[in-house]
Amino acid sequence: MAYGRAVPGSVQSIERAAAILQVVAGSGGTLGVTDIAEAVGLAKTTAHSLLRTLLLVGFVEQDPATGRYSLGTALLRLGSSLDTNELRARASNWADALAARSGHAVRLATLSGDEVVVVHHVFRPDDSAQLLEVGTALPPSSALGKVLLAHSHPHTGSRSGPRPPAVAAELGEVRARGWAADRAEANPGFGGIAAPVRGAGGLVVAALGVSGTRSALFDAAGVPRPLVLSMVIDAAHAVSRELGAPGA
Amino acid sequence: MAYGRAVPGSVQSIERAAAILQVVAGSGGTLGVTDIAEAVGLAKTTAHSLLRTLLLVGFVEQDPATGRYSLGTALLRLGSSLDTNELRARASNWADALAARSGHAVRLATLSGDEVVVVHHVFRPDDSAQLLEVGTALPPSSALGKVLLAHSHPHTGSRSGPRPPAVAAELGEVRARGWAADRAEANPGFGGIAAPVRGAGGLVVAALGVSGTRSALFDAAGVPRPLVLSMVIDAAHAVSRELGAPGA
DNA sequence: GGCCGGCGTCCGACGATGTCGCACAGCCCG
DNA sequence: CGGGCTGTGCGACATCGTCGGACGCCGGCC
Repeated sequence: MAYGRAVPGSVQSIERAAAILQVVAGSGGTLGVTDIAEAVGLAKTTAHSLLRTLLLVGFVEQDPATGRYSLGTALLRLGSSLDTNELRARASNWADALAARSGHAVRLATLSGDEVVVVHHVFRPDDSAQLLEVGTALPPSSALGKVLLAHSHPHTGSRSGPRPPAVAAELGEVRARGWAADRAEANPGFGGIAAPVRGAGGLVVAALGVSGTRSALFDAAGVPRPLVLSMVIDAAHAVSRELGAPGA
Repeated sequence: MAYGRAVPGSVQSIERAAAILQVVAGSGGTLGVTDIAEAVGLAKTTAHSLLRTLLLVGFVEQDPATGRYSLGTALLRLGSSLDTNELRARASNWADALAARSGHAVRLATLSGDEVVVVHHVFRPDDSAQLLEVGTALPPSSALGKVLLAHSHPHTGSRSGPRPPAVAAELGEVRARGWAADRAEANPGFGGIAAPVRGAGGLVVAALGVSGTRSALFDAAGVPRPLVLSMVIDAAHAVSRELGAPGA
């Protein structure tokens, strides 16, 4: 079927250009004009005209030796512009919902070098005075810190080489069970529970967690309250799905 | 300046759509139709018409509550599907050099779900008949497989849950020392040495390694020959630098 | 509560553009 | 050397994309 205007009122050449990009992406490598034209059902000269413009704007590249086309770096830059703001945009609804449902403050953090940095903060839904923590660095012993370090290079957070065995063991457990806890041992007053957020490639790109008093988050034995834990894991999975994480 | 046809013979609406995407990406969040129209110098209804099609093909998304636009997941998926091509392009020179210097075949692999898939293969630089392995899956016990599994979710490669303790321990060692070896125990004949390749976010996105006979890669005690090992690690680090990995 | 400004969206006229047939040069292979 | 296939350029013309005008909605202000 020729790639005509699939939807009335839509801009045909943008639909066609998008179809071409999907085909080139799906090829996993490079494709020639003739293959692309056949794949999207267009005349070869039509496909060539569209490719010429996609080449101009950097959405495709062309191997001068073979004449074949592949996806271009401008598209890569757009696709990977999922920077902190994008992460925040996708996470904010789920963070809001998590705060509302759990009654706790919610924070989203990423690694910046060796630092665990808060990139989004939803206040505890009550009238208490709170401090916005966006931009601040958290200690590695925080729940968010443990999640991010658990899914990072083993030397991250330890300038002198591998982590101490006890730390490495705990981070291994964090990886195994898919969440981390901070029972407010090192920082009396507030603890936290956090879970990993994965990106399109399946790798951990952030951590999402709640913070609250020890008694609100853990029972007397220090075990996370199951309802709060499942809310955190569910919210982190939901954000991962929005980021296109496989199997999330 | 109105966004007319910047280049004669180019498809104007594709140029305009690309400009809109750049503007939305550069905003770091969301933008309204009016802002986008002003930024690209078009009439509001023109910008709206283009955005409607970009919305249709998934290149932008619209917040139904506010009407504001952000980059869409179809575009983000295109960007991430480029990763393998980008990876191969950046790795191929170093892979060629590693093959030449080491005298061994070189392979680059990534994880695809639970599978270890070869995405680039440089033949051993001699006259022997060899088989191109791009696209094939390697066993988890291969050096490349160990590297990738070492830096993946602890359940990856094990459908029934966490990995057996011996496997988990070995993968922990792989993480700690930054390379993996396959001493041809499970697959007599050829062994391998591999190291992780990190992306811009610092996370492991691929593994680069050599394969050869056990005696060519290891001494009698099964210790990797230091020259070959350092060549592999250096080449993986060089590829990581090209991918913008921090500290590589 | 009413008014106003700005927003996103719809409609349709029409001028400009995108489409594509035709042709050509170059390359590869038998 | 010739045939087949490729990517690319040119130009006619039918179709499409552009955009002015209008409208409904919403939030802010008085």
